[in-house]
Amino acid sequence: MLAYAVGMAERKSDRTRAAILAAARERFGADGYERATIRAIAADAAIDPAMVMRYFGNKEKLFAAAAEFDLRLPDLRDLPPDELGDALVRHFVTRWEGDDTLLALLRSSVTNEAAADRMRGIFAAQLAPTLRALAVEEPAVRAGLVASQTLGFALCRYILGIAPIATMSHDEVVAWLGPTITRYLTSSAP
Amino acid sequence: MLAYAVGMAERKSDRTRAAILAAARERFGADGYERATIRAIAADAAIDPAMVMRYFGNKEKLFAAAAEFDLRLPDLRDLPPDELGDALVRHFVTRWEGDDTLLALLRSSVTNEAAADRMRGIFAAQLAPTLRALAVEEPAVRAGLVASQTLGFALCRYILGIAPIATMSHDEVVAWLGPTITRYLTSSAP
DNA sequence: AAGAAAAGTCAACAGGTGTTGGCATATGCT
DNA sequence: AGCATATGCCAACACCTGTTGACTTTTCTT
Repeated sequence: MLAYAVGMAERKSDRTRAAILAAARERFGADGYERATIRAIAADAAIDPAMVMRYFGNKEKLFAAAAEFDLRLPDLRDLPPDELGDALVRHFVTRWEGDDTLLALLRSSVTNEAAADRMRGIFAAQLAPTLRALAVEEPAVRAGLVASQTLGFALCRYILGIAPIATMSHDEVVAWLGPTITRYLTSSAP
Repeated sequence: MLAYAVGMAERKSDRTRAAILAAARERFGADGYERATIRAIAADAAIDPAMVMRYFGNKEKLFAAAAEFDLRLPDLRDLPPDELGDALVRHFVTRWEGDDTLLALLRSSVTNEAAADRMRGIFAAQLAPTLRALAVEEPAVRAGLVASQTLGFALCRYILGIAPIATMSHDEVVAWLGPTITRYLTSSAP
């Protein structure tokens, strides 16, 4: 196999690797870590279960690979402070609905310690630093508060399907949760 | 077996029945529905796994029996509206920490539909009517919003263990979440 | 005290799980 | 073309799960 000027040529294994990862995210997202079986993931990807092991070693490592996630937080520095919450909430909802990874992470983190670690990492290593850059006081506390409202909303909307929450429009979600997040970011500590 | 004037005599089976239920709540709370095995629950209760089946039929029915839960919402009608959130949050936190059932329910509802049903039922059949009695508009929407912040907080504090959230005092929790809940109950629809 | 009913024990079943090693096929290089 | 390597499939393993039926021991009634 050669490396061309523009990068590696696409091997066939890259495609199945990607197919496995996509199927894994879907299954972990729909069933959670323990109920998502390697056999089911392999079937979705139309390959043999043994291939999953060859490519990722074991189930833990497969999950670790499938649950890599970047919040892709936008630059919020030139926003008026009282619009921070709205912007963050809108970003979260879109991010949540465009990618299976967060759902896989949420469903798995409740019963799997490695998944919980990942989830903690996202808020500690991605959200908290962003808040620090905004000169928010006690960024870790605020990040935790944002996590509590954000994850709770996702739980009610995407997993539990609590009726009025699950059917809200994006605008309604922003109107309800935005001010909460803004307060968590801008209010002085109690 | 006789029925006495003051009620049924306590059979031995009542004690083991209670022991099984307590062990079940603990295991479901610590491990979630699928990872909590009947064998482990039986071992905790110091009995034979077959007893669990004799007493409760199957795992589903055991969970149904173990996950019965009453929020025990206090009477909030003579509280000034701007103190509603504080009172509710304080009640939730205490209720959460004094009973394994809610944790079992939360951990299980993410991957088990019956548990999710129970969770929905708690907010639809216990919280929403209470809000209706307080003359809150759109009680179902407000109940859903309260659920989102309340469950999200529990997720972060008791399951994920997100650092600053997990170590907050009750007073801090009330100070941060109280105003949010109050707004969800008293603010007019957006 | 004798017998019925309740409570508890034991071993096994059928099915599903992650994981492994051996074997076949296809791909790409020289 | 021939060969090494990458890719894939199959069958099996050891283990764990919920669940069952037959058997023994305890408890209570008569």
